Amino acid sequence: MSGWEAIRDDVRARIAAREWVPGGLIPGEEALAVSYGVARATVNRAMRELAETGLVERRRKAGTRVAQGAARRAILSIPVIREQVEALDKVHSFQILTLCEQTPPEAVCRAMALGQDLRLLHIDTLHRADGRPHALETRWLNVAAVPGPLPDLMRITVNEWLLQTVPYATGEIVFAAEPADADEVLHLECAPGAALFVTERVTRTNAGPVTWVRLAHAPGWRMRTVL
Amino acid sequence: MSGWEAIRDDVRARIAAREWVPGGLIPGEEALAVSYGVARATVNRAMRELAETGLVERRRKAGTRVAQGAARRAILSIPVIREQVEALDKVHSFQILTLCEQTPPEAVCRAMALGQDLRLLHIDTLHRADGRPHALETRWLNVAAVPGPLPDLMRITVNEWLLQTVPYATGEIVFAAEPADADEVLHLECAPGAALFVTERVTRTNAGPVTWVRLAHAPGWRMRTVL
DNA sequence: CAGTGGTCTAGACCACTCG
DNA sequence: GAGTGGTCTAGACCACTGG
Repeated sequence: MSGWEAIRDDVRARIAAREWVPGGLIPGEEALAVSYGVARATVNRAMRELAETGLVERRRKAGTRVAQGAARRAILSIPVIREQVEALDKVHSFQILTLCEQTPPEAVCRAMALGQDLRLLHIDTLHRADGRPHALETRWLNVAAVPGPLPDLMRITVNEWLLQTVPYATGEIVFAAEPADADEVLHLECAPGAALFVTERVTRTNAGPVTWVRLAHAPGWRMRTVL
Repeated sequence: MSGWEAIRDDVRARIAAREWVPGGLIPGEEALAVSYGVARATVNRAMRELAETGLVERRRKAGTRVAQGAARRAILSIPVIREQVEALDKVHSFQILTLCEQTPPEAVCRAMALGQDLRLLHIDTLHRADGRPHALETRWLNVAAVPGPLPDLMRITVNEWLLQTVPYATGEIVFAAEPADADEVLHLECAPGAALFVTERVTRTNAGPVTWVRLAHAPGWRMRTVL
């Protein structure tokens, strides 16, 4: 390997070898460019990469320093459930439990930043892996913020349809552990109060809040990521 | 705003406006550079950013396409517990429960990819927020992979010391929901079997595996991130 | 094999911010 | 004010890969 990746790796190695210590100053781009025999832009590309992962901190005039025990950043990939299941070499299937227009509970209204008296599409879906319960999805969909008609919900999950239809969206995700309630006991076939891994996600576009979705995973589910 | 960020935002907006649809082809860098009146490198900078967040997919010769329902990526910031607590406007304190050299359980050996008969430093710590239990930390530390002597463990948490001492490390994190066991009931002051948000992290350097740490958060803890 | 993105260069100007 | 990183340019060559 050569080029900016080689420089990035070399700087990483020299930090790991404590040639430059946390809080310490790393030579400027110009100096590094000379010592590596490349253009400054190439050094800049390498250092920017390291700054994005949080290993170094850069400030104009102040230079580049090795980060001091700051927060490490990890990239979290949030797959569609079908892919999540298929990654385990299992067959994904799903079953719609609820499909109606309703006024959502107050907590959902607040999370979506919507008025109290709005009616949203309420969709509950049970996802299965090889026929066994995998996750229970509770979704509130703001149809007004979505262009075009709804798809055939028997053939495609709302989530995948949204990803194809609303390409750019922002939002938040919350991860938590919650005890199984009666509904979850029934559909996920677990004990009452069992510890469930839960994710809650709000998605927005500039046309307004699109959807609020809660996923309760069957006991034992683990979310894994690399640093 | 102008420059590559303006181009990035404009492309985003045109995707959101469905001028380019998921799966569809976006004009090449050369064409965009002409139409925006900038150098190709500037367009490249903008498009690379969009590719990193997963909004578009780029392949040589094939060009750039709007991503089709691919996995969304989120950046997960993993703060030190002290900062996590202080972000809630609470005072962090901690208390070491266990500190001894032991042979770790088999599961830990496997996760760290270590032989079975090694002795590691075992440290259990209870973290408090405003005096109330916040998280129970179970840690196995491979002293051989860490340079220099251990710090005064009454003054600084192992985690913060490691971040300052071992600047560059790779590893994995697992997030899960688990029922509280007897120890956790005792120290976190929760009900038996309560749903706890648990993270398990393995950290490695080129000197070998450094540490395995499990954090069991008190009931109600939620991890939040933006998309 | 030809078209696209990936990278590099040498130079320039700018923006920020520390001292 | 001056030094550092941030960005941009115009041009070039390369690497990958689809047709």
